[in-house]
Order: sequence, then structure tokens, then C-alpha cells
Amino acid sequence: MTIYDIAKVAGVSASTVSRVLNDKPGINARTRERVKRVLDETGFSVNESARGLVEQSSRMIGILVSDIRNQHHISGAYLIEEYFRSRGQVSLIINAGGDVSAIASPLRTLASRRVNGLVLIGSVFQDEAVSSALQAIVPDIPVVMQNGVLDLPNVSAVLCDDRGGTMEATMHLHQSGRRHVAYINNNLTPSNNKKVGGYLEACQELGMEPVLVQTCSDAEDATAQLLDANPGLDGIIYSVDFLAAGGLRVIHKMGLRVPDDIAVLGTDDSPLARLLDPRLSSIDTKLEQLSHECALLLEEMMENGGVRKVKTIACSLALRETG
Amino acid sequence: MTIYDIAKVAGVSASTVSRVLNDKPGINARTRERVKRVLDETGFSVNESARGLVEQSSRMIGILVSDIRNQHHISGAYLIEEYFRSRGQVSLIINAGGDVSAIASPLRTLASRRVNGLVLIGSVFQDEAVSSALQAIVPDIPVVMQNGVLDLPNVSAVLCDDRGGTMEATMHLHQSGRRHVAYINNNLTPSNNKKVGGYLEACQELGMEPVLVQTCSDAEDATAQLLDANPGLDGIIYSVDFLAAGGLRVIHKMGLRVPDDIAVLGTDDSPLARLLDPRLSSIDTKLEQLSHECALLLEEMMENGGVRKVKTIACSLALRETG
DNA sequence: CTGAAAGCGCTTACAG
DNA sequence: CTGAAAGCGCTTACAG
Repeated sequence: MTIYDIAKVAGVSASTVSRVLNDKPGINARTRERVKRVLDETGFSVNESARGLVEQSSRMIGILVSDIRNQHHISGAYLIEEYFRSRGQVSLIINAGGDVSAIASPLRTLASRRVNGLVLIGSVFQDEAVSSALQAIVPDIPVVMQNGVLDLPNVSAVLCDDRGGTMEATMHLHQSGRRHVAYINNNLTPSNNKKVGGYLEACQELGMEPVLVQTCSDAEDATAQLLDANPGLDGIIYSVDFLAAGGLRVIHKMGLRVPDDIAVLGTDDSPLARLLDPRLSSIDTKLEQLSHECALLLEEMMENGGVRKVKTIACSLALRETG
Repeated sequence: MTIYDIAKVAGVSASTVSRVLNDKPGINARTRERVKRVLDETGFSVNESARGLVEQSSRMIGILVSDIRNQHHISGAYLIEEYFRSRGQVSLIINAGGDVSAIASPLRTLASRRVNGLVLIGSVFQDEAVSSALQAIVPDIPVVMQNGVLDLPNVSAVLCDDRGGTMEATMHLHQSGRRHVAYINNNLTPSNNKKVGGYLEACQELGMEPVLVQTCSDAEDATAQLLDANPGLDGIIYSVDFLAAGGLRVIHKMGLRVPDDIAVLGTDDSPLARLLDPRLSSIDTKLEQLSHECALLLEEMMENGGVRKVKTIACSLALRETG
């Protein structure tokens, strides 16, 4: 079923059908009605491939997510998908996979589809290999990075002030009387590095001795060891909420009370924070705002031909029952 | 940059470039090499719109998710995306939104894109309105439903045996000595209805008095009221894990011990189950297997022209610390 | 207000 | 083994 078929039935030309289809002005109201009726009755559906070919626009954007398992990233992707779909752009959501240097393959896929814009979700994309790949494969497509920056003319960024948020969290604990606050970090992502930096800076400012733990495995083991080695600890900040879940379990098992004996803070203010018992206080990294800004920025770049911008969004503290 | 440009540089015709691009046989090895080099050097990227137009295939599949907030569904979508991408099919993941009767709009979007196949994730799609919409808009596209069935010739289904899983869970509690087991349900989805059915049937078989609670709001309130009204309760099953999180909190607050005083079971065996304290025992609804089967089935339908099939996958119990 | 024609960038018989 | 040509289903100047 093509517009020619519709044209035949409606007794007009394909051009006219196309005009009706696209709500172009300058068409006799009666003709328009007649064509519309045929369109409806036949259940006609435009072939977007053909349309994309002539319009040189796919009406699609690409969303590259660094890791599927990360609910935070998935949620960001969906927020962006929603925004664009309400504006007639469909989303191609693709999982880049763990290996950032393998980004060329998904990027080529997206390029072939001629996506009108691209958003990269996850700070791991702030990487030299990604920069080269972007430059080589999509030098002319507007790109926005969620929580990462790259110095490329077509690549904007919306950053979350992880450093400031973590500083604020540390200071908050200090203000509420804590004097021995540790930080437990997992992945060495650019985002996490900023968090750690904020923690260290706050410690210095406050005259607290920093206790930094790097764990690639289990938060429980890390917390247990930390607590064994530092009996005087009265606060722990985790680089992500789910780590704090394990931490709470260990603390509970050791017979310490939260927050009386020890305060616990997570990061991201994920849905999990509200589900834990006690409810986890967390650094809100503003996922929704971040995603929304990404969408707005990308839209702006797609329309105005791409002026690079870098925005930063402040974090806040979501205080609940753990500190 | 089109294949004509490549052809000119390589000193061949566009047909030859196309053949090289698609790894067609019957091309002089030298010519192939030469073209490949030019392809590489120029960073050529096929226009998939043009290709899709002539091939009458978009190399895309559509994935319709009923609700973004449901991590279970999102995870399913990603598992399917992964499967198809590794086979050269890109995924259009779309959030259908809460209102099932509004499914026509996303369906039309997907139809316009000429997706080669479609998967619907979420049992809420098992609905008369969805059935009509599918029939009207995509009568000829292979469709697979994840955990829902519809009686349409082009619509296959992979179901999870929610009923059996919940029966088994109820029986497990009974076997471990529980005699007063309640069930807390949230949404009235087809899937949840099966769960409730399984619970009721098990109660009958076991001679237990069923205590069924329907809550559309908070699991904590529901649990508190339930416990107040039924002091003898020694087990609760929740229709989804996150409800159990709230339940555990209330139980804890009331001074009851889990599982000694009361056993708690969730459903879906989500990542959350392992993060709660105590670790939540849960009915494993086999998300990964379900998604994988959906992908296989859809692939089969797309290749062999669509014989409808309905598969059911058994649940199992993931026993941890709560019962 | 409407239509005929060209062209978007590919693939694929058909010839040679 | 290779190329010229037609055609996939649209949109958009260009004429009228």
C-alpha cells in the first residue's frame, strides 16, 4: 500500500496525498477530507524509510548506554526516549557494553541509521578512545553526553557536580558531629573520581583524616574490613546506593546502630534508597534533571546546527534515616 | 557520500560496490580488495533508509514496554535488544505508557518504521483493546508477547507459570510449618491474577484459610493492617519484590523476627532481593529465560513466516533468608 | 489548488 | 566477473 494506491482510490495525484499526509497548506478542504478518509479507511502507514531517504532525516535519535545493569543509566535513557517520542523522534537505544574501546561498532550502526542526534549515557564515555571514534564516525552529528565531557565541536555535555555533591555530603556528616568518615568507592569511572575528589577535598577543609576504600568486589567485605581496621568510624559514604545496602547489612550484623553509632550515605538517590531499612540517605545526583537537560540541549543542537555547550547541575542531599 | 562516490574512486560501478558491501560472491578478489580499501579509507556508511526501502526490510525490531518504572520489564527489553543486535537487528524500544488502550499510537509508529518483528513486554498487553489494535495496525508482523497471550494468528507468546510458581511458594511455606500465610497483591494485571489464583488454589489444597490483601498504594500500610487483623500470621507472599521491602520494614518495626516468627516471600527474584536485610526469598519468574525464548521465537517467526506458538516456562524458588 | 517528473541511495535481475 | 538500468516509496520544486 503506497501513496499511489491511495491516490488512485481518492482520485488525486500522489503529490496531493503526500501533502495531506504532511499537513501542508494550500489544499482544497474537500480534497483534503476525501484523501484523509481514504487514508483512514485503508489504514495507510507511511514508509519511513522512503521518507527518510528523501528528507535526509531519519527522525530517530540514538541513545548509547554504557551498561545495561545500571538502572540509573537505563532510567536516563527512558526519560530521554520519552521526551523525543513526544516530539516525533523515535529512539534507538543501544547497549555499548562494558568495553568502551569497542564503541566503534554501535556507533557505526547508529551512523548507518542516520540518526539525527546522539546521547551517550555514562561517564565512562569520557575517554580518549570514545573521542577518536566519535570524531571518525559521527563528526557531524550533534552529540550530548550525560555526565561526561569531551572536547569535540559537536559534542555537548550535561554534567552533574559529583564533586560538589560529595563534598556537601561529607560536610553534612561533619556538621552533624561525625569526625571519622570513610568513603567506599567501586568503579574508577570519571564520575566516581570526581566524587572521591570531593570527599578528599572536604576532609582537608574540615581537618578530617580521609579513609578511602577502593573495592571492585563486594561492599560487605569492604565494609567489614573497614570497620575492623577503624573502630572509631562514625560515618561511611558509598559511591552508589546499592553498595550502601551491603554496608548496612554488615553494620547491622556487627551490632552497630545506624545512624546513632554510624551514619551511612549512598549516592544517586535511587529507588532502592527508599526501600532499605533504615531508609538510606543519599546524594541526589539529579538524574531526571540531567536527562531533561540532555534532551533539551540535543534538541537545540539538532535545530540550530550545533553550538557546543557544557552545563553542570548541582547535586543535593536526600536525607532519610541513615544520616 | 554514496556508493556512486565510492565507485568513482575505486574505478568500478555502483553495483560492484554494493556487492562488496554485502559480501556477495562472484567478485574478483582484487576488485573486492580495492573497493574495500576505498570503503575503509572514506569511512563510508551505508544509508539504511535506502537499503531498507529496496530490501523491504528495516532490519529493526520493535520492543514495546508497558511501564518504564518496572525494572523487570526494562531488563527484559535489554536482554532482547542484545540478542537481536548481535544478529544485525537494531531495536526500537518504546514505552507504551500506563494506558493500554492508547497502544495504537506507538504501534503506528512502529508500523511506519516497518519493523520486522515486535515484542510486547508486560502482561497488561493481554487485553482486548491491544488485540484489536494489533489486528488493525500490524496484522502481518510477527509478534511475541512476553508473559501474555492473545489469540491472533501472528502473535506468539512466552508465558511464565506464575500460577504454578505461587502455588509452589505457598506449599513451600506450608511444608516448612507455616499455617497462616497471607498474599499481598498490587496491580490487577493478568500476571498477578495468575499469581493470586495459584495462591488460592494452594490454600484450598492445603486446607489453609486464604488471606488475600489487595493494595494499590503502600505495602507498609497494607502489611501493618494485615498483621493487626491477623495476629497469628506466620507467612506473607508479595506479588512483587519491592512490596516485600516495605513489608519487611513494618515487620521489623513491630518487633517480629523474620523468618522465625513470620516468613516473607517476594516475586521476580529481582536484584533488590539480594540487597535487602535479611535477604529476600523470592519466586523466580525466570526473566532471562523468558526474554531469551521471546527472542528465539520472534526470530523463528520472522524467518519462517510466522507459525504461532505458545510456550510456558516454569518458575522456581530462590530461597534466601526470609523463608 | 493540483499534477508530472525528478531524485533521495540503495539492490537486483538482466545482459554481456 | 562487471555494469546499465529499473525500481523501492516517498517529497518537493516546477508548471500550470
